[in-house]
Parts: sequence; structure tokens; C-alpha cells
Amino acid sequence: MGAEDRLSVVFGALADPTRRAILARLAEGPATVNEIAEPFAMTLPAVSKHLKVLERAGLISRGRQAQWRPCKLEAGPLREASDFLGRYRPFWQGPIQDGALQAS
Amino acid sequence: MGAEDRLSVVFGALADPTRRAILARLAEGPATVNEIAEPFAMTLPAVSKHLKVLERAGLISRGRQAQWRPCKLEAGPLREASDFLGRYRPFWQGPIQDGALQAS
DNA sequence: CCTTTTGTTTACCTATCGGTTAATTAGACC
DNA sequence: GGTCTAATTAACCGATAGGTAAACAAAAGG
Repeated sequence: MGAEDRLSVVFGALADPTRRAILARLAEGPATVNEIAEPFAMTLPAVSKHLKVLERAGLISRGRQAQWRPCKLEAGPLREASDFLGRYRPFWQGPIQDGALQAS
Repeated sequence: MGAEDRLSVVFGALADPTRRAILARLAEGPATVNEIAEPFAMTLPAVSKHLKVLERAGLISRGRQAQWRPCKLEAGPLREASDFLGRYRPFWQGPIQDGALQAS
């Protein structure tokens, strides 16, 4: 994943089960870092790194309340990713279509 | 991307602009490795590795005609990825929904 | 058989990833 | 100020990613 374009960063962020599980957790509402980390068999710094990846991808935002840093799902980039995949829908839905498919 | 579950492999494959461009090319029809490599400023082995990544993700298949290995788009896994993203649609569409969101 | 074309495989290199432990920052609380 | 809790940063580690050049394999075509 040595690329820096938006879509690569977003897909890269999604390419890890821990990070997808974090997104699923945040879909139920905001949570602090410790709350997010609780289900995982890894240390806090590891979770902190995952959160940084998600933040870089624009998939979460972080607030500040005292010493807590509540994280919140930001689903906008998922829409861009979904739009990308949507362009391929003809290829998994129908049998054969001639593809109007603009650049990635 | 050190994970091996299907979704991680697919998202990992998509997390590179070269590989997405290859998919876009194959959306216009099958192509040989040299045809695929032609637009890119990299060596053939590099393209060959990208193709292997795409093949592992189930996103392409390869045939055999004499010394040519024609590649073909296999969009099935993109549907699974799209289904995953689809579960988050309420979070980018509407304002606030209570999320019925099963595990990743 | 030799050569050309097509593509893969084999080292190799550097950078990034995902994880750890230890140290550090920052705010709450007494 | 001292201490507890929350979270990040720093330093380190082994494994993987993405690229190269060079060697190899396999089929076509003289």
C-alpha cells in the first residue's frame, strides 16, 4: 500500500479485520479508546495506531472531553469506496455488459 | 494488511492504484500480461506480482493460449466488498440511524 | 536446434505494517 | 504537588509490500 491517493488510503484502512471491527463498534455510537480496545487481544498502543490509520483515511474523527478522546464514525469515505465498487456492478450482476468505466 | 480473511485480501488488493487501473483495463475485456503492463512505468515482474495479488483475491482469472496468459476480470469478490460497505450506507446517507450492523 | 516472444521465478533492497514494551503527555482528583 | 487514569509517542522488532535486475521456462517459428 505504498500509495497516497484517497481511495488507496481508504481501502488500505479497510484491509484489516481489527480496523473493520472498530468501525463496526463505532457504528453503534461513539466510544473512547479504552472502550474500543477492550474486545481486542492487543495492547493499547496497537489500537491507537489502528485509530490513527482510520483517522488518516477520514473514517473516524476524535473529540476531546477531559482526558478522554471519544472516537466517532465518519462514513463519508466509505461512500467514495462504494461508488468505486458500484462502477463494477454490471460485471457481477448481469452476464455481459459493455463497460462505461472511467479511470480509477 | 497482514490478515488472511477474504475481505482483507480483497480490500488489500484494491488498496493500490496500479491494481485498480488493471481492473479498469480488464473491465474493457480480457488482456495479456504485456497488454496490461503497457501503460505502466514499471517492469513486467512488478506487473506480474500485482496480477498475482489480484488473482489471490479472486479478482482475476488467467487462461492459457500458447505462450500468452490472458487475464479476465472476476468481479464476484467486489460484490462482497460492496455488501460490506452497503451496511454503512445509513451512516453516510441519512442523519442518524440506529445501526443493525453484524460482525465484519 | 536456435532464436524470439511471453511471462514467471529468484534473489535482493528499502520502506511500511502490525505488534510489543517503556516512557511521556495531559487532565482529574485529593 | 503528588497520584491515578487515559491516551499517545518513541524505540524497537520481524514480516510483508512494492519495486528492481537477472535468470529461467515454455511455446512458436524459422
